Formats: sequence, structure tokens, C-alpha cells
Amino acid sequence: MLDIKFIRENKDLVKAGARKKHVDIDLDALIVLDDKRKALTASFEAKRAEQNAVSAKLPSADAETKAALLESMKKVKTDMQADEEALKEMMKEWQAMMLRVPNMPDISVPDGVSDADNKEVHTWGEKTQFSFQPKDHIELMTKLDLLDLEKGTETAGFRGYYLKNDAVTMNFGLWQFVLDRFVKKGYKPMMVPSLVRKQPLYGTGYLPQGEEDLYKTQDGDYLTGTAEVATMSYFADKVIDKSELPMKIIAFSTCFRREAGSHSKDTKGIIRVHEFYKLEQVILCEASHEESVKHHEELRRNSEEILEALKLPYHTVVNCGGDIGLGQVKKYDLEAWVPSQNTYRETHSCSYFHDFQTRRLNIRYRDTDGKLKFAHSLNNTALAGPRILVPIIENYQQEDGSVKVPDILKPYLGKDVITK
RNA sequence: GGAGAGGUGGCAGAGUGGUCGAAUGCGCCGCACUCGAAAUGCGGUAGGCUCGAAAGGGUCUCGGGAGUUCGAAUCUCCCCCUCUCCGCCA
Repeated sequence: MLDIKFIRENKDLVKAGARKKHVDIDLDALIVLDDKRKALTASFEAKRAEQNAVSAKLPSADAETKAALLESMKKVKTDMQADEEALKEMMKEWQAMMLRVPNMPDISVPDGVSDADNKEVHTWGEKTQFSFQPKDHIELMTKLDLLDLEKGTETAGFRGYYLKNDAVTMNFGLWQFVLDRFVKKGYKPMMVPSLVRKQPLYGTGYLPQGEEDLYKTQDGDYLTGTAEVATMSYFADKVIDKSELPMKIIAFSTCFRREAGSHSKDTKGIIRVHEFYKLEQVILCEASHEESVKHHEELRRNSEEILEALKLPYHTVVNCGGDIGLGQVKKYDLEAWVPSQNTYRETHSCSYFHDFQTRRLNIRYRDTDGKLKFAHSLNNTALAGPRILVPIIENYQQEDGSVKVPDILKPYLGKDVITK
């Protein structure tokens, strides 16, 4: 959520930002509505002031004066109730509109509509060369008895999967490896809920506009698609001591995504599934653009280092205006090389928000000037599984269908090669 | 699931119809003392909206919503949450 004062004072900038994100929002209508809000509020408050003044006189007034005052209050009171009713109705509309105003993308965000317009900013490693026709992860993993999609679908429906044997061990090794790295860097580990109320999703910017991609329970709660939601919500309505900033968290949770609107994409395999697991980096820092940018680059490097430790060829792209979320100022995607698709596929997504989320969640700190300020927030994937297994299995495959184990995972698997 | 107690400022905690946006303590900020610090003393210190150049004013907020009342932190109803005990349980 942006500050209404900021929107009023920077209408053209905010408009340009919405245009860059291809978000349709009528800011002029919002400002007209806000004018009405101010006028109606003033009218209501003037009447309330009158009432308060009369109320203050009452205890010491004699019976006759008292009766006269009470009589004169009747009209003020009914008028006031009418104002209040109108104000309440209007504020619903005002709130709904405010929730749809997108945060402004950074100047360095390229123009574009879809992920096809994202710009590569960094590449690492050589695309894996094979002296044979490489297989895809589905065939490799199924033949090695690491994955059962048939039973997965039978049990869990579309996009269901079972992970088995060394794939499980490998995945647990990855969780441990990544968690250890972040803890060493000073990130505080957390395991956070995936089942949450509405408010954390509004607060992080996934509602109201992303409802169709969320699972909802019969109690009106939701399953989150990322640990970011509950991690951010942990700090909701808090005033953080400035000495605790930057607050760096490494959070683990299950993740659920309905994948509405992506029915024809990645229908086979474990790239796009409804239920997965994620270690997520979250940072809260002081309210400064420079701090946000600094930590954004740090988060990006953290994840690039994970892919480098796994020796996976990858590149980093900066997402274009049409491919970043409502609240995001700027986003990098890290994409690892997937030989069977002859392309890079997203494994990490790294964003910063300025105070868009913290304003909604009311996460503040007291600055050295004594003022309360909304913190800035950022997040990035640290590791998402089982998707990460796709580039690992495919890039490490051998001609006979066996899969070499990345050096850093050998201690966890206790072997160098996964064979049948 | 059953019974009871509770939700108040950055934190702890008092307040049970007007004198309460709210005692007190801690924390924080300023000043004094000190070579400096600690300790101590004195003073200040909730947030949002809004009017105003500013000084300052108005208004709202004591978990959320509705109600009673001229007036609600305080009374009534609904909801949410926390704690204690009992039950059940990975």
C-alpha cells in the first residue's frame, strides 16, 4: 500500500509506475474519492466537536439549561449519524481502491509485458554439453525409482507426486546444506505456518487480487504459497528496536499454489506442483532506498552462491514491469539450466518492496530522530524443492541413466552416483 | 471439546460511566553531575486522520464490530485472540 499523501503529491509518477506494470487503475477517481473523504471527515468531526463541547458543559449545568442543551443536540446527532454512515460506505470503496494501487517499479526495471521481456544481467557456468541425447528429469527419476508421478496423480490429483529413495535423501541434504549456510551468515531460522488468516495475505500483497491462486479452507483460512507471508506476519503490529535492523530470517514452510491460469504449463514432472517446500530469505531493514538496494543485492548473491555451490549453470534476469508483482519495486529471477528444455528455468525469485508490505502489516521501528517509521522489506528464495532437483538431476545425468551426486551433497547421500 | 480468567501506550501494569489518551515502573530522548562512563537527580516521551506557514487546534483509537447513553477503557450483545484447569491427541 502506498501512502495516500504520496499518491496525491506524485500522481503522475504513480500513474507511470502502474502503466509500467500494466496495472489498470484510475488514480484520478481515487483522488476525487479522497477529496470527498476529507470533506466528509471534516463535516463529521465539526459536529462531533460541537457534541463534545456540549457534553462537557452538561455535568455542571442546571436542570433547565441541561434540557435545552440536550434538545439542541438532537439534530446535531442525527446529522452526525448520517455523515458517519456515508463515511463508512465511502471508506470501503477507498480501502478497496488503495489496496489495488501498485507500488512503483524502480527506474532500472525494464519495460515489457511478460517474462519474455526480462533482461539477462548475469550468467554463470557453461550450459552442460552431452555426448549423448540427454533425458528429462521425469524419465531419469522414474527409472531410478526416485519419483512416482502415476501414483502421485492417483493419490493427490493433477500435479501430484511422490519423491522416493535418494531423491528424498538428496532433498534433505539440500535443506540442511542451505540452512547451515544461512545460519552461519547470521540469518535466524524459523519454521512458519502455511495455514493463515486473510490478514497476512493482504499484508504481503497476495490479496485481494491473487485469490484464485490460493487454496482456501472451509474455515475461511488460506494456504500460503510462500513462507514470506507468515514470516512477515510475525512482525505485524510490532515496533522493532532499531538495533535489531536489519532483521534477517531464513524461514521454512510448505507451500501451496493452485496454479490457476497455468493449466497448460509444465503439466508433467515436478517443475510446477501444487504442494512443495521452501526455505525463504526475508529481510526487514530501515526505511532507506539505499539500504533496500544493498540488501536486495545481498539476497541475490546468497542464492547465486547456492547455485554455484551446486555447480549448476544459471543466469540472473531482472524482471520487466509486466512481470513483477503489485508490491514489488524490483525483482530478479535466478534461472538454472534445464537441458531437456534447452532453456533456463526459474529456481529463485528475489524482490524488494520498500514500505509497501510493512505499511499494510504495520511493521515499524523507532528511528534515531524519535519518529516511528515503516521498515522496508525484501525476500528471496533460498531453496525451493522439489523443483531444484530438476536442474540437478538433468545436468548431472550420465549416458547410462545414472546421476552423479554434486560434491557438496556427497556427505549427505554417502555415495558419488545414483544408480538403479 | 468443557469450565474459568483475561486482552490497556515501545514493554510491564493500574484504572470499572464525565475530573482518563490513561497512574506507576521499565525503556527511550534531553539536561545536570563526571576527564568519560555507570549510578543518581530534573524534565520530556502513544499513534492515525485532519486544519494550519508555524505555534497550535479538531477528531478518532484502551483486541475487532454492533448497541445503551448527552457522554463508554469502564455497561450490554456478537466475534477474534491469549492464559489456567479438565478431556482428547501427533
